Amino acid sequence: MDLSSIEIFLAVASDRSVTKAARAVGRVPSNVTTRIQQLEEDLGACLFCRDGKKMTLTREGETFFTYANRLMALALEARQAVRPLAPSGTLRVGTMESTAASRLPAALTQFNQMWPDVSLQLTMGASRDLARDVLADALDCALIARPPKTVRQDDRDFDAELEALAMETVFVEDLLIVLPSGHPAIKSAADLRVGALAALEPGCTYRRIAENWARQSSALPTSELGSYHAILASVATGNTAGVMPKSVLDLMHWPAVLPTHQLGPVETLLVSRRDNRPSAFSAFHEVLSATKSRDMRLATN
Amino acid sequence: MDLSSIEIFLAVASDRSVTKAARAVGRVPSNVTTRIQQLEEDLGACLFCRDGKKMTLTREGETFFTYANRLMALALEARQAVRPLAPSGTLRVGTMESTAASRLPAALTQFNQMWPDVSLQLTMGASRDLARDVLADALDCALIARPPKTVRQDDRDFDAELEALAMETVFVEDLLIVLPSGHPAIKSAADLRVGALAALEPGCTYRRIAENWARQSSALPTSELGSYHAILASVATGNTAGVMPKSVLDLMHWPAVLPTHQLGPVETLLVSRRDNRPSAFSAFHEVLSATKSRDMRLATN
DNA sequence: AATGAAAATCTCTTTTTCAGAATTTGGATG
DNA sequence: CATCCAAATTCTGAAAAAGAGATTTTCATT
Repeated sequence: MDLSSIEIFLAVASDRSVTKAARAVGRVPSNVTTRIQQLEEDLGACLFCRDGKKMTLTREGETFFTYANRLMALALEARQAVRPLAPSGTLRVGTMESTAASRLPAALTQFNQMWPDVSLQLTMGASRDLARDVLADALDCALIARPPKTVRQDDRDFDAELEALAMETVFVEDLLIVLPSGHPAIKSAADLRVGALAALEPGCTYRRIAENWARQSSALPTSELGSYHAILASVATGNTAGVMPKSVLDLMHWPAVLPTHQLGPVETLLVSRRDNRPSAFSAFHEVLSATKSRDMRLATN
Repeated sequence: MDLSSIEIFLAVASDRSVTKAARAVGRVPSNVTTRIQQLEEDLGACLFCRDGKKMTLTREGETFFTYANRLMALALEARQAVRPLAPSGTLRVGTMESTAASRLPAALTQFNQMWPDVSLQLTMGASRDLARDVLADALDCALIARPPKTVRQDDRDFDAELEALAMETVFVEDLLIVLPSGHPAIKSAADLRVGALAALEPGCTYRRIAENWARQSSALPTSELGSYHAILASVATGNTAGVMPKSVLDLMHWPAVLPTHQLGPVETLLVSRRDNRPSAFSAFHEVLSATKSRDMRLATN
């Protein structure tokens, strides 16, 4: 039983899918399958019901799930407890809207409990701008979307800036096109029956990915909105298709279930300058990593 | 940070020596060194002070030590919690005197807390007899000393019986010759200034090892006693040399410190029949393994 | 029945772990 | 102060494990 198996187990348990879990933990599905089998072998118990293609927890799996969460929480706490110089002062964190909405609440709560003496300064912005701010030392670190090759080719400056930064994947998002309710399923942008794409600022990586995808087969204008709530409201009018990660859509429990189209997985990176990282940064980094695939409600060891 | 590193860390921390820890966890010292270095690297903190050849915990090491214990305890608890069929009924355990005295108290306490419904039936005896009882299904399992080659050659039946059993190393003992206080240090049995060796029954592996060692250079009679307390008392008379593992000597806080001679490490095996193992057996096995290198006083996660 | 997606299996490559030898270090002893 | 001894570390090659990718199987959906 090793902690990385437990992380994998938690991912499978919460996604109920080895494919998704594999993406979440940055591994290949065959590997996830194997690790789960090893874990079951080691514990001498069957953790998942494989009925059909769903992976649901067995009774024993449920039991182990709570222990797995406690183990991860305890490991994180141990890690933080041995930090030789206790973090303090201010940590300036930049983040995308989407991450702030979906992922940060749990992580920030945890971080505040552990390091009440660190004051976190949160700045919202587009990936493009956040990266520049980190490089200019206006931020200590930032959570941005990794731009795919197509975007990096369009914007060589951005690419160069990223090269100069230290980065690590902390989350993986499913980027979606959200369609008005009743809109037929689409294969490509050509099938869209809307007048515009609703997205955030121009520097937003998600927006760029969506625009790249859209201009392959249609010439759709982008209507710029200030928040994901605004985007969803705009979609509800029936005339636009929204761009947002699945995790954001999930937490906005919208009355009706909207048809969506997947644009594929996009990694969320934690970027920072290579040198001169404040002690609070590594603490923050660890908390984010631990939050990756874990249910924070169970975090009180 | 993986659980096997933590086990290694605990062994080094409690032995304050990588050589001893390596023996305790059944690995080679270079490996232990490497794993500790990896752990320190991973945590970004120095866990041990290497002043001279002592490995003492740093402040961070002390902190981590308590977390390491809690993590191991929690992992054990998780393991037990997912057992598909809860152990119950009676488990007949055979054990050597020495193991009963030094190692079992902690393990049995833990086991009782976890499985109050299992009634443990403890039988004391010599390794030779215990092995035979397990084979004859008079016991479910037994803790015996692994006889070295020399002993196995003397007793082919014993050897054959062991072959037929499933076995796993659970502890490693330092077998000692305990000399009367004031006795000069010895290199071999020829240096002994006593009239006899004090040991337990003839079937006792420790006794056989000592007798084999003694007859290489002298013709010492063995005086047979009923308990380790009796042996120590006999040593105190000045006329005998006692045979016992270091762990037993350590817990008998004798007023004076007695000179000792090391006969080398001897493994304690948990043996059982290969088939038909009751569900309580694996639970017991797990508890013993977890107890191996851990301080049970900290076991309440 | 055909299709498609997801999990499992298999195979090969890469990485990590481990053992054993060689080296270094520090303490003890003459 | 030199010598010896034991313990830790470093180094190197072999063995084991993890991981990726291709292939197969399985099961929902049409």
